[in-house]
Amino acid sequence: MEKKKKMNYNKTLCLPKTKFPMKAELSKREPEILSLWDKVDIYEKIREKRKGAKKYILHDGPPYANGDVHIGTALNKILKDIIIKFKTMSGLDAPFVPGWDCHGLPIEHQVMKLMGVEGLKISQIEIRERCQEYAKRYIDIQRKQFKRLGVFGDWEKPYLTLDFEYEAKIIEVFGRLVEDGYIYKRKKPIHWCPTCKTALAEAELEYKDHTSPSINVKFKLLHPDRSPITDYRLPIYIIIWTTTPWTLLGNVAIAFHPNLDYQLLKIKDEIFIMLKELVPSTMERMGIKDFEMLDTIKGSKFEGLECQHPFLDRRSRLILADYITKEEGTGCVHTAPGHGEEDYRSGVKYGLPILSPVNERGEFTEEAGELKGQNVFKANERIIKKLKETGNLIYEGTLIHSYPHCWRCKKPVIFRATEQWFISLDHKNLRARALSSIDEVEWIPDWGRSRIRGMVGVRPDWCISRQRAWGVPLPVFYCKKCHHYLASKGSLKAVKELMKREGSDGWFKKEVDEILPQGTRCSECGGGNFEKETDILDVWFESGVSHQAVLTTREELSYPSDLYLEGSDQHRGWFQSSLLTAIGCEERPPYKSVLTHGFMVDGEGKKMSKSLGNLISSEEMVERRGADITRLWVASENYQEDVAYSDEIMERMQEAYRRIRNTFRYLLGNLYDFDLQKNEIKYDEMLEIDRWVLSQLQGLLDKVTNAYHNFSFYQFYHLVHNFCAIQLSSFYFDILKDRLYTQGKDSLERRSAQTALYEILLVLVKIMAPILPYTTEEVWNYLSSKEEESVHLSDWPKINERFVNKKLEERWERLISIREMVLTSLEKARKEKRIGNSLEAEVEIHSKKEYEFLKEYEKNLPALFIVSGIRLVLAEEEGEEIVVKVGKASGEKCSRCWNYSTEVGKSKEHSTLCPRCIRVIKKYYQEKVGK
RNA sequence: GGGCGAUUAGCUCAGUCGGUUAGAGCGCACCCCGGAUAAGGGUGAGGUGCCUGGUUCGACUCCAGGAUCGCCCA
Repeated sequence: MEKKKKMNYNKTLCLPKTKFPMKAELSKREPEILSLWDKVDIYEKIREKRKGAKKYILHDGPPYANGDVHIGTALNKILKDIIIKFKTMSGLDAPFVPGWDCHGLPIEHQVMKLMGVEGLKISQIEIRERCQEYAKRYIDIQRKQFKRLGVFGDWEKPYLTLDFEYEAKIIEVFGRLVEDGYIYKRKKPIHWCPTCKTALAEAELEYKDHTSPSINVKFKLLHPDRSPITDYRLPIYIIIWTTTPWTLLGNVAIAFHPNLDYQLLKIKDEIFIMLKELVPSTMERMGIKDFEMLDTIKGSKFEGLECQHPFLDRRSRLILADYITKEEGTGCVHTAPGHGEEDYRSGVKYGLPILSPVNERGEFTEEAGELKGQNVFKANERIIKKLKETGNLIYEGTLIHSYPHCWRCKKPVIFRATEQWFISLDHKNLRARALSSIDEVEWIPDWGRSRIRGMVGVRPDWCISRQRAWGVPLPVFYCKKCHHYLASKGSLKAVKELMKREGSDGWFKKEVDEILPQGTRCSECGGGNFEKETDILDVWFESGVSHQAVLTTREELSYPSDLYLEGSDQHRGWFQSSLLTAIGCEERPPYKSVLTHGFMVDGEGKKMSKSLGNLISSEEMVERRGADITRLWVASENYQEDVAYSDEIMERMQEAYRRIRNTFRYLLGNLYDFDLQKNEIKYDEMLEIDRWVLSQLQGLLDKVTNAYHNFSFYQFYHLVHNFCAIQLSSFYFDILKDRLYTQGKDSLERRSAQTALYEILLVLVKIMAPILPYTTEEVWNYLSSKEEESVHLSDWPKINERFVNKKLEERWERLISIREMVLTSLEKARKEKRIGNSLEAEVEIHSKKEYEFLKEYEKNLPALFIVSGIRLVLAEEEGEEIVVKVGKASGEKCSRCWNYSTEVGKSKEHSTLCPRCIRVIKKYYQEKVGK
């Protein structure tokens, strides 16, 4: 056997070359890129570049300055950032001013908890100082975490609800609402701890078992002749049940369910009324066996009647309420609007007096007459005794039930009505105006509109006062003489100025005289001495006025905003508080569009929460997978529904990310020697498949741009991922390898491919920039010539109409489907061990229908199928069918391009090469291979 | 209990006006692979369309009821 001279032709191949690493190592690389952005102040540069362009205002809803950024908060900020980056690249000036919600109970509660008993001793000012420290610490933590996620914004100058200017705006808006008559004061029951002498929020309550009296009381029906029950000449009694006898002092009504049936019972010489379904249990409890069932009456018939209070000279009205249940009691519900939430709502609805003859120590006041000074819990006994004396007690027992206790002293709490401040929803038709303005807003998804409309339609007046320390004061004074309140233009202006100078601390530090202008007088009695309101404002009011405090004050922003983007819980929260205050002071909504996202759930669709232990922090996520993978996950999920997070999902994301990253690596690796200026091939001279891919690219660009416009990022994800996997990796890139590697550095074939690859790279890196800011920036830094120093400063690509060629795409669709048949046949041959690598094969294609079509591409087909040879055979019989026959390629394998050819070995000079490779070598590489 | 949503393959998503055999990518299994190499390519197996009724010649699609999950409220 003749020994062939082995030559190494590797130097004559153009194999890919790039330093762009295959391995992402995001947790290491991302911080480097981040500090680069910091160094060049990328956010400022973007602002500078878009100066003067049309604005796009996405107003950030402030997260609460408490705790680490968890995955749900990250989701929200990432979505905002994707939109901002897209709008920016699209040519708009889209500033992003992040904000924080800094006041409020959770921080105060947390601070008090950390202080333990010490917290009981220190002053309000000291508590506030600690709260401020706490909030600021978490702002710094969260800011760092948000930045780490790749979110661009004015992080140096965010808006904080505790900024002096912001606080002054809160007072200003409050003042405008006062002036327009929206603000009023009314008694409302709240949870109150008589031991700590303080109001408690829901979060400060601990529910545990408590033993209460359980009594049934009868109320005599007055004027039975006016009632629907006229047939009986016996006294008629409404039977109620309660576990808080002391609240009977506040009783002003008894509530019936309008749609349920009430039973009339004859017991001895009296008629009792109670809910039909509850007769058996009540009779059993009272031990009454001897009773006669009479008629039943619909609850709605009782409305408007009256009965006699069992021991006071007072009438109690019969009213309707739909919260009555068939589960316990008698279905006739004792109603004391000063002592219960539902009772209060009924009280407001029916205009009932809100009685609460109880002081801050939980003792009855003068209003309670002979019970004055008695602790309410202890007074239960006296009241029961009284009921017995008047003959109105028909059952007495005890009940162990879950009852709210104070989180600090662990003692049972009471409901006590105190003066609270409200914004009237019906003054000047505020509710109606808000409702109609909802229709002017674009709600995405669409059902957001009906959701918020339903809520605004039925919500009660907005209670804006809170009995806390950590917040902005309710800027009102009281005349010491006549107790009338003072909230005049002058006084409000003075408070506003104080806020500007010293912030809300000023209110708590200064004396009244130091705040109010000299000579301020009470409008009622002319008195000149005042005291400060001790309540603070609801934090929802604070964040709700951000459109005034931020949008109208920051130079780079404007009112109204283009978009609010928050979780769907904000239909009740921020969307609503912002809308109401905006209608109050601007007469129009603060947003043109509202986009909502769902909530985080785990792989099983269960909600994520601390208690379930499936909560994950942004930091952990970034540490483990990287910000870009986190962002890709955000983009891949249809966030308008619940957003699922699980290890499997994240594994999939990592796979997808790798595919995208390798696409970039292939592109960069094959463009290392490509200079657009010198090497670009004119479109008309490019190979057909290269023109095909450019046409495909335009289609992708079109669809992706649309997906961004519709905020449908998961469509982007599928489009881009599929494009990388199908059009590129498994088809175009695979076929291209032979041409790129073997056709010669400067050949038309190679430069044509590179021209297409360059175009693909540029489009891909840009359209992925909003989603993968770090990776695209990394890629950008590998570009030989850059239009801008950062991809985030570049412009969104435009569709190049010249590249769009539908005819061509149709033809290639045919070729691709024939290719699929060929690949299937190759696989069959591989299974039969006839071939391994597809270059070891040559194929015969028998067809009648496609024969002519294929004939046009005959020369390209081996490359297209990645086989060494092709034979087209005109099939005899008619039919759609294409038959593919696979055979072993004849000839020998070319040592340079690995294609088989019968010509290999015929050249003396290059005995292991095929004719094509010899031609290439002679043309481009004579010097390299020598002789 | 009420309001607003959701439910298609292991995962993420398509599916036109109601019309044949419900699709894609990923994952998985198997195969190929000396040159995108901690890569790349191919083939294949995966579906009770949440359930039950109804309308219809025909329902993943329309209607009613229910289940489960989420947000908000009680």
